[in-house]
Amino acid sequence: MEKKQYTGYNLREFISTSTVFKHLTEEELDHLPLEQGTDSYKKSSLIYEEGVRINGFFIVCKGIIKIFKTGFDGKDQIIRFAKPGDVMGFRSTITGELACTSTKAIEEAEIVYVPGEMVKNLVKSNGNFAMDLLQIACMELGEANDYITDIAQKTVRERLAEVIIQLKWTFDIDKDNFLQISLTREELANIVGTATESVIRLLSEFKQDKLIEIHGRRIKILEEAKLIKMSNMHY
Amino acid sequence: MEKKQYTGYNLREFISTSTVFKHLTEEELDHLPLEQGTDSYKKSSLIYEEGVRINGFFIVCKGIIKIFKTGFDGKDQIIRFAKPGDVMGFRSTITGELACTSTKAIEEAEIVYVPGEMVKNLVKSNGNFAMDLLQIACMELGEANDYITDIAQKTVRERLAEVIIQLKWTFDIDKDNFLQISLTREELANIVGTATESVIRLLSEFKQDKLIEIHGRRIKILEEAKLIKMSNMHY
DNA sequence: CGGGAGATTGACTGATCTCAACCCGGGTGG
DNA sequence: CCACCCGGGTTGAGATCAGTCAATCTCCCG
Repeated sequence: MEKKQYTGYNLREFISTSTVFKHLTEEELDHLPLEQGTDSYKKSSLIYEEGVRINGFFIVCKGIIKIFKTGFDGKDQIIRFAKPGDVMGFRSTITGELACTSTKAIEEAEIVYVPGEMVKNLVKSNGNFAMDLLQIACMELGEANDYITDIAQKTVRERLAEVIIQLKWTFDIDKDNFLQISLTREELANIVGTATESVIRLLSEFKQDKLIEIHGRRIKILEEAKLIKMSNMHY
Repeated sequence: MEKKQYTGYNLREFISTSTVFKHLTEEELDHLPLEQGTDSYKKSSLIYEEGVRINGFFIVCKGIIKIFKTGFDGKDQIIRFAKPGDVMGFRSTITGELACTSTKAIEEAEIVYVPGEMVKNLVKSNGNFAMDLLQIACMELGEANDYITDIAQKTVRERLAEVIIQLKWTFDIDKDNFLQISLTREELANIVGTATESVIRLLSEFKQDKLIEIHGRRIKILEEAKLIKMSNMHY
């Protein structure tokens, strides 16, 4: 039996400082269904799938989740990752549409579900909460726009370099300078939007050029500046 | 001198039924800066450019605007179009960041500007307005996600077919069954995310196959079902 | 009539994808 | 204990979609 990291006071503490719920009053926090703690998901388990009705927020408390769409030919496109503090499923909750993405834990995860009705009431009654949600949506929108332009205009090499850099910025590196996040070659390909083989070839090319070091799935960035240059990023 | 289509009562009427502002009270409507009417923009004129601070909503009252990002090599990627009733610039207004897209009128346009402070106050004071804004953001987000997957996974042919269909759905057709929206080959390429020459070749291929008819920039859809099939769309 | 923007076509190139073979390590069942 | 299997990872060869370059054409406008 796995001991849950977030229960009772800890969980409330975590939620009340999260980006989404940071502006709730004590009373509003009381109404969130936090008593029974988080739901646990094993590595590789699906949280929800494209096309289902979700009608609620999924707040990630622990772990990393990949959010992806499955294309016509069955190939996945990873849209983004959710990490502790992030919300999933708010698009469908707000619009009332079916989920347009699937979500799968790539590490063991702990998640709290907050019913859509509760969220919608909060939007109407708590202006600061509404504003926070809007900010989150707008951030994602800006990132999505960048993503579109990148995929449409950049080469696979440029995009892979950019993805590696962004993984570092998002998930940071461990004490040995390896990216904290561990992905299969196929998952990398599904972010970049290319074939697995292409990722493999480019990674070993980057290794040849001493830009990165690779040990299995672990990637260490040796030449961040060169990778950034190669990626033709704005920042 | 051009006579403005939207002034005084007409403009107020238009705004009060728009998707964004449909839930404002009479009093809230009174505060919007509608007295001086709309701003006019000639065809091809820039409304605002990527990187500037906009800090306010631009409500399109007339015309069609293309919203695009300019990539590293100077090539534009069209993200979406705004038509009467649509808002532009709300992402930057909400997040406080600089504009991440440029906007240019592809037809003569009439636009109302609403200061960001006013909008932010409305978000906090009017829950229904906040909800409407969230819906708009979430809709765009869903479309952006589809776009990412399409560009990453589909061939140029599939995407062009899809774009033609979506232009029909968004802008409708005139009495002769031609798409209402008129775009240059380059603009089509900038939506699809490909080279102008590729669009030209594929369009004439579609014409060969009797899927469409072309007269200059005007496109008539002859075989909608076949185009949809070719595009591998979900709907 | 000259100029310029957009559209078209052809030829060539090359980045990426696909297909196929093979490797490697871990787990499992006999 | 060992043979086998399976999911990932690698590598090579060949096919091809789509981008680039360059020449030409067609309007439209001043």
